Amino acid sequence: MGSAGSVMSDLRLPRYEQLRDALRARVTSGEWPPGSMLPSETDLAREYKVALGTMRQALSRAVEDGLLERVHGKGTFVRSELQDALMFRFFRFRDSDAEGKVTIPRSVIHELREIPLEQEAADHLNLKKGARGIFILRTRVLADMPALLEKIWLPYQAFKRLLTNGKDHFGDLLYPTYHKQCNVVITHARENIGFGTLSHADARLLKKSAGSPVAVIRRTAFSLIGDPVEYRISQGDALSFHYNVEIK
Amino acid sequence: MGSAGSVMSDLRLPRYEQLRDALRARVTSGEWPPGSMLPSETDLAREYKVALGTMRQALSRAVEDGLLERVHGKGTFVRSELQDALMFRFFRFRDSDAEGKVTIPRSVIHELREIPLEQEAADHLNLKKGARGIFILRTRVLADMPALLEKIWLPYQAFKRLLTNGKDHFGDLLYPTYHKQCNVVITHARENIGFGTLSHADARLLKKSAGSPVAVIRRTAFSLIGDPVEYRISQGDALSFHYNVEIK
DNA sequence: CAGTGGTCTAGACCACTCC
DNA sequence: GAGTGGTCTAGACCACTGC
Repeated sequence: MGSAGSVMSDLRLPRYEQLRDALRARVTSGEWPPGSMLPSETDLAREYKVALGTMRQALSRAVEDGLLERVHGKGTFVRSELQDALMFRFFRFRDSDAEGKVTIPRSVIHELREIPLEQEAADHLNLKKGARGIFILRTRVLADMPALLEKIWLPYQAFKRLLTNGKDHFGDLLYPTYHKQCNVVITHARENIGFGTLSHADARLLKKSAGSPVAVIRRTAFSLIGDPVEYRISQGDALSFHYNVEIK
Repeated sequence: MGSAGSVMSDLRLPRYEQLRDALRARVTSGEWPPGSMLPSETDLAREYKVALGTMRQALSRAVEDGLLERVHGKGTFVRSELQDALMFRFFRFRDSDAEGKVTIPRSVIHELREIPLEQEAADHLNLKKGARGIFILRTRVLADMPALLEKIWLPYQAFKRLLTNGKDHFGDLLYPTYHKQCNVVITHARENIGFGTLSHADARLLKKSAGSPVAVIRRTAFSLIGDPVEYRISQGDALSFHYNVEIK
């Protein structure tokens, strides 16, 4: 088809960078939906009229970006979305990790409404203060105990269907919900970890006392295109929190 | 010289993996000390009798491992050691970050002695409980205020010179000290972040009150060969702590 | 078995750094 | 200009997956 060379990105970039952009464009356009298989590397190389090695380098970069996955002998696939169940990996709660079973915590939504974005959320979403946004307040419940409190801000335009559909159309995981209802796929995120104490209002929702120490995770999540599309502040018991990192 | 193919690693591995091991061996042997420049990739390829592309892939892996650094137009270099001043990046203190100047905190050593390793430290150092170890207790001081409390465990054998030389031979940074006195180069580390409260003894050293909330960083540091050679628990004011991560 | 990605070769030419 | 790493080519052959 005419997809090869249709929209060429910056020609000063190395060929494999341009190819990587082209691949990303075809994923974001919906031509290759998440989970689907791409043509073989030889076919792609032929289509774009480059050597196999060059296409392989482009594919490798796309894998590093988190856009694609390659499986020897099977093929190259578009990565499915980021799991927000991942957040729970950071907390050690009595119930879950017993035998390595991944119990998905239940999600209880307390608020879902349109609001004008305050400064902090607007900054992280690349919008102006006061721009239309959607606010979600939810707790994540494990063994009938609220374990995590999450405040979430979204840009109005891309997510307005969440409001029209309402609370009942939410699953326990938000990212699949974004995908199904709003066609937004989250691929990566940036997190900031800090420490704080619970406000009175927040404490009530977590069934703890005000001033209790909590770990505070501020997350900005990005779509396939690289736009910030979600800002989230999560709070959970500080003593249950742990986080692992490799540094070099 | 006879270094090409001298000690061949597992022949079932791809050639570039074997090459990567060979390069690492030559770095750890001291043939190429930290900061020094390697022969050009063409020379290396010729020496090992492989194609340029194969050697390049080996070099790329070694860069990913954190062993080497490559600079376009200049050459390939052995990475210098990890900076343990890095720990301070996680804490926002009034004094330092004002204009992006990196003030190295002063190190005050309170204890330096041989001890039998307790379970936790022994586990992280791949040694048996009760094995001979060295214990260091120090605070790191910024603008005359103790900001960080660090407990450090080391295996006795590799680090015994620290004991004979004594406290006075320590610099403000430990990793250069390990390098100079014990010929141990730290290249990477694994960290676990959590929160806790100060014990009475620890509180006194940090000039805070017992029970104050602190961020607790447990770090295992590895030598060039990949052996764990240091286990460290650092504690600092929880409210000053912040940490950034990219996730995919 | 056919089809996929993974490894490897032996070249050419470009871009950067430093003298 | 000499020397370095970075990009790209056009092939060959190997290793894994699934029918």
